[in-house]
Amino acid sequence: MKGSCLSSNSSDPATDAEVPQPRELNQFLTYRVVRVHHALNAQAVAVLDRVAGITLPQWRVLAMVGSGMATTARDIAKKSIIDPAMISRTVHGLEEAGHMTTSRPDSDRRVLEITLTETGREVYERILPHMQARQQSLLSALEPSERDVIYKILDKLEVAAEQREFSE
Amino acid sequence: MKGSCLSSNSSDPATDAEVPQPRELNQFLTYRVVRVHHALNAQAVAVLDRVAGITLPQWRVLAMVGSGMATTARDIAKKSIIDPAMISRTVHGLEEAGHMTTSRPDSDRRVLEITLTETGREVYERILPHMQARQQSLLSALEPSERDVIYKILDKLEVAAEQREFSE
DNA sequence: CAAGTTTCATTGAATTGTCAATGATTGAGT
DNA sequence: ACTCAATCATTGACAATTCAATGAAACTTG
Repeated sequence: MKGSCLSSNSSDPATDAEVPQPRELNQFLTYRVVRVHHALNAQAVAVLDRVAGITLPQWRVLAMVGSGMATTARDIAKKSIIDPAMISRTVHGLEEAGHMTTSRPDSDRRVLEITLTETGREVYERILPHMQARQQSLLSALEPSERDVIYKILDKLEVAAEQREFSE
Repeated sequence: MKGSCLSSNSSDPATDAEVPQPRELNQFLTYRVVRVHHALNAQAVAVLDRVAGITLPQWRVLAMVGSGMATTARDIAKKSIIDPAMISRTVHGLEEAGHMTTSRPDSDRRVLEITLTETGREVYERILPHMQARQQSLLSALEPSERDVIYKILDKLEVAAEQREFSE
């Protein structure tokens, strides 16, 4: 139903010989990325809601701390692309939910150190296997050769997206 | 600078032998897609602002109409993933900006028919080559073999993202 | 130490994205 | 024609995202 309708409707086969421009939305790489991002987000939201009644931003923050990849708000901001404003609000939400506690370490009173509570870790560890299974599910939808190349492609696209001007 | 820092910090090297799980954020496919989406969005916003002082949602709607892919609000909703609410508000914004006019056709008074004004088409045709050049720029960052496979991969990921449960 | 700069978290504000509810219109079936 | 369901756009409400401004703390340099 969501399937792939690859219809090559070349309306004027003469004029676009020089630069083959997409005449269909599906051919726009950026639009395709938007759609995949859209679908992946919806999937994550559905899983998180079903498994733990947690939001996606909350999971992102919880995962950073639960996995040990970050122990402070500063860390989360540096190692992910979550906006500091979102981090601040989400951490407070998770704190009110009883999933984490915060403190200002004496070594540097500016930084917000984050510690998971018992239930916070419990929630993290309940969600984690689902997300790992999801990752497996997504990867297993690809051919082995595709799995090898997808990360490289995403890397290159991310670098190319830094470009702001395009000489013809 | 944006590069890939591969630090293998395996805290407990014994317990995760069974399922090789990513211990680094970069290894999460979904996070990578989020980052690429993030970068592409920023790029589009920058180009649109510089070239035409238009917002991304506005360009999305304008492009649907300007390219002839849609002539009504209903069309835009059906052929893209833009929410009807966003379409409605964006169309009104573009109307106030003098880029399009709307009407209710007698054949069906529910649908909102959209027509570009002179300046609306002008703006569309001024932006279009930049976006086409951008698409070329992004694609040319990939190897030919990668160009061949990226659409297939995105297709499969989008389909796989419909899955809501994962049997272990 | 004192002044200026940087870092960090927070807050406010504006935009974007999403969902539910509404109202108007159309279509289908009786 | 009448009723009921479906379609379409709009609106309101809310979450998520982004950016600018603020203030506190730490750092730097004279």
